[in-house]
Formats: sequence, structure tokens, C-alpha cells
Amino acid sequence: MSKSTQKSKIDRTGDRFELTRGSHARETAEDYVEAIARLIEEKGTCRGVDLAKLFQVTQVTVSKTLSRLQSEGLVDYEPYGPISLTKSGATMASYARERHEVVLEFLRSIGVSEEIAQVDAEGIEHHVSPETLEAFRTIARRKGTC
Amino acid sequence: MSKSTQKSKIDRTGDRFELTRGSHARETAEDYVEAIARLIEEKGTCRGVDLAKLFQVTQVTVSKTLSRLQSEGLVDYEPYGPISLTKSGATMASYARERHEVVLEFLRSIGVSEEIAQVDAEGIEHHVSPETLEAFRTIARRKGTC
DNA sequence: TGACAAGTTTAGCGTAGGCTAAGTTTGCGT
DNA sequence: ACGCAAACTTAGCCTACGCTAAACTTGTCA
Repeated sequence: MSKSTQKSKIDRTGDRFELTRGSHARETAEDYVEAIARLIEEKGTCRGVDLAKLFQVTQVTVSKTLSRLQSEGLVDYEPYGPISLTKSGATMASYARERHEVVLEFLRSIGVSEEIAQVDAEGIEHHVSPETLEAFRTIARRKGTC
Repeated sequence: MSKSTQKSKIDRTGDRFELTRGSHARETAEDYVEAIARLIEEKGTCRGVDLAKLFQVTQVTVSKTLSRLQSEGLVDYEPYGPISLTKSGATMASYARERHEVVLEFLRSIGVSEEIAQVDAEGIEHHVSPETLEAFRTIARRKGTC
């Protein structure tokens, strides 16, 4: 393949300065900010160890991920300190949470068992477009009336 | 943290010998075998360049992924040769395809537009448990009758 | 107050999946 | 029969996300 055809299919100029790049990394960011928001709400504070337990990974992994999220302007914390969300992190968290709730409620409404709904919602939520989310919302609202 | 508490939360003994490990890697495998099956069916043959076009990645990425999938016993090919599926790859492809079709048909049935349904189905399909899939199937079947 | 445990970070490694640049193979057309 | 373009691979780099081992911080309590 001669040069021009092998070149990148997607323009990534300036990619290094974006908030979150790859889709997998974006999902991780969403999961983290959502979890941090929930932990702060529930326990008043969020520490790395809480996230490690939640995601079933080591604290090392959490530490590295948090430092990436901080450099992306989503979370804020000082070394050895508690974790909080930036404004942009909080915004992302609230979107993520709303979407999560809708997907979960939707799965319940179509008769999926609670445990499976919990698991599948985690996986599905990151892949639901606004249009599909709206359709889910409508169905969940109709629960039982159909 | 003292030794025993920091150790792995999940038993990964023998992990190195499993077919597909991480969930991300499993998704990639499913996408590839599904695409390979479809290409062979549609054009009679499948080449790396076809997959590169389809997934919008370079042929280099395709080449490396294929070699991993071959080492995992899902695809079969010789250097510079056409790509085929092993029995186990074909089995995975047919499961993946069935699931993809159900998810897509389901999204259409709840009123999601064709293009969005296509995109979301790609993302969602890997995260749908058998139970949820069955619920989707039921709803898609009821299309229009409710 | 000072030792210890819990929490956190750093160092270093591995896999998966991206990329570019550069080299190899193949097959087709003149 | 041979040259060239397309297809493919190799080499080398990067990020994300896992891990263990080891070092560092912090707060608590005897």
C-alpha cells in the first residue's frame, strides 16, 4: 500500500488535548465519575480504596486511572487525599447516572430480573445514543400499561 | 496495605491459556469473527484489507489482531492468504450474529431510526445477557401488535 | 510520641489495540 | 517474464488498563 492510502482514516489532529480519546477510555471515565458521585453522596467522601473495591481492581489501577482523569480535568484530589469531581466531572457524572437509571429501569420494565438488569445496564449504558435512550424512557414509563 | 489484602481479587490462575481473556478482547474477537463470516458469505472470501475498511483501522492493526485470533484458535489463514474461520470461530460468529440481529431488530421495533439502530446495536450487542436477549426477542416479535 | 496498619503512590512488567515507516509477497497486465 | 501496485507483515512506538513488589504518608492508639 503506497503511502497515501495507508494513512489514518480518522483525523486525530490535536487528539492529545482532548478530554477523553478512545471509546474504552471514555467508558472508564464515565464509570469512575459516576461511582465517585455516588460514593460522595452516600458516604460523604470518596477514597481510592472505595473505588478499588467497587471495580474489583487493585488500588494501583485506581491510582493510575485517577491521575489520568485528573489530567483530563474530570476529578480533583491531592496525593493521599479524598477524591472530588470538577464541574465538568460532575456534569459527566450526572449524565452518566441519568442514563444508567433509564437503562436499568427499562430493563426491569421489560421483565429482566434484578441482578441481570444490574449487570447488563452497566455494560449497555455506554452504548446507548440519546435517541435510543429516549425510546427506553418511553417504554419504561409505559411499564405495566401495555 | 499488607500483602494478603492487596492480592488479586479475582483468581486468574491459568488465565494465559484461555481463549479470550479481557472483556474488551472478547468483544474484538466477536466483532472480527462476525465480520469474517459475513464477508465470506457475501463476497466468497475475506482479506485483511476488507476488515481494515470495515473497522476503519489500518491493515497493520488487522494483521496483529488476526494473528492473536489465530493463536486463540478462532481464525485460520496463512501469511498473505485469505482468512477463514475455524469451527470454534464459526460457532462464535453464529452466536454473535444471531445476537446482533436480535438487538438490531429490537431497536427498530421500539422506534429507533435505522442508522442509529445500526450504530447502537454494534455497541450494545456485546453486553446483552441471554436473559435480556430473550426479552428483546419477545418485544421484537410483538412489533406493531402492541 | 512513636509504632503500626491502612491507604496511596511509584517502579516495572504484561496484554490489547492503535499508529507510521519500511520491507516482503503476490498476482496481474503488458 | 517481469515490473508494479496492492496486500500483507515486521519493527518500533504510544496509550489504556491490568498486575506485583516495594516505598511512602497518615492517622490512631497505647
